[in-house]
Amino acid sequence: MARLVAEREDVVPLLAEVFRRYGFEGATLARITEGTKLGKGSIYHFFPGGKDDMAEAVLALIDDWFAANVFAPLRGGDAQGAITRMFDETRRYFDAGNKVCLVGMFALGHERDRFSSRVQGYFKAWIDALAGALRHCGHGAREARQLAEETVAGIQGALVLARALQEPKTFEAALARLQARLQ
Amino acid sequence: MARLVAEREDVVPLLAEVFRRYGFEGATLARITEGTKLGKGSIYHFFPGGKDDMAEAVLALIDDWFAANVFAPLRGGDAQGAITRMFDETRRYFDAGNKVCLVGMFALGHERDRFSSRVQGYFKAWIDALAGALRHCGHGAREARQLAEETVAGIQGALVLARALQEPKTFEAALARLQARLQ
DNA sequence: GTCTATACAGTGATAGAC
DNA sequence: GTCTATCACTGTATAGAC
Repeated sequence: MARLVAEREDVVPLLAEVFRRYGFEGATLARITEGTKLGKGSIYHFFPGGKDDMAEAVLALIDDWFAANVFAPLRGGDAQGAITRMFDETRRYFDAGNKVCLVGMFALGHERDRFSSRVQGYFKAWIDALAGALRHCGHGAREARQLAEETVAGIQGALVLARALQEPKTFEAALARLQARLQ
Repeated sequence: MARLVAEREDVVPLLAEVFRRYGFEGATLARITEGTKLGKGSIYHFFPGGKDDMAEAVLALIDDWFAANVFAPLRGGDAQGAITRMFDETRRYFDAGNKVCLVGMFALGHERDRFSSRVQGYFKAWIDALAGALRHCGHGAREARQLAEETVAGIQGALVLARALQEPKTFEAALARLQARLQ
């Protein structure tokens, strides 16, 4: 019989949801046990290192997801298609402006220092991959990098703005404009 | 003789620094007393409502500062000059990418719900003021609003990116490109 | 592997001396 | 108006029964 939550990897997406909703400091064990439906004992069985351990696992999962679904296609042959796909996946991932970027959140707070290599790596990888695709589209190296930075920053800013204004449509509109500028 | 810290208003900027550095949940009373050099008793004398009270005061101060130094000029006669000034003040306020936007931080976290009118008001006011100035520069109403949203979002995104990459220059470069697009 | 019980530090907040 | 002392509570983390 299938267990409801058997493996550590089954817990990580639930943890991601809790961290994204409340932030690192706001993700108390009470909220974590509520969000995962696991007792403290079970949680600490899976993550002996406590909250740091949990956050690391969540960041690793996010890294893997973006690497597979966004960065890898950008490095492939069809640059234009990959850029289209990047925007589609981005829209989907952030639930059309309803969900927030955990890495962006961590970047703003002092969590950045604790998880600096993850946070830095996430944005570096995104910008590098996108800049590469833009060069394949005929942009010069310098221009490609600038456009990539602008786009990634624009996505993060759009998330902040959409959430602040409580208007997810703001995110959609911003994404559409960013995409139009690249294509 | 001038007292070191005499008035509530003298404490607010110190509090702002603590909140900006650690976030709302991360701003523990230990850090607050350290950052303000005041005992708990004194803090609670000035802010009987506790941390909520303190955060409200900080947000109000930020609102006032932007209203006076950024929004008001944008609503004045010289639209082009006001936009230049907006970028200058923005650069200065965020210490050329070394400091983070507290309101943006709050927007991403669940603090948004607790301080929703402040958070929403800050971004609405900024976008409205900038869009107004852009209309004075000859842009159509629709285009002016879109440009204003893009710019404000771009600033927020640039702050996230600069902090994530630990490269303040990223912020400066992004601001320069945003400014060039408007002028 | 999951639960209960619990340790023990740190939390926001209050009271009272000065 | 500022301090010290202390409150009740929640925080993370651990131990041990099952």
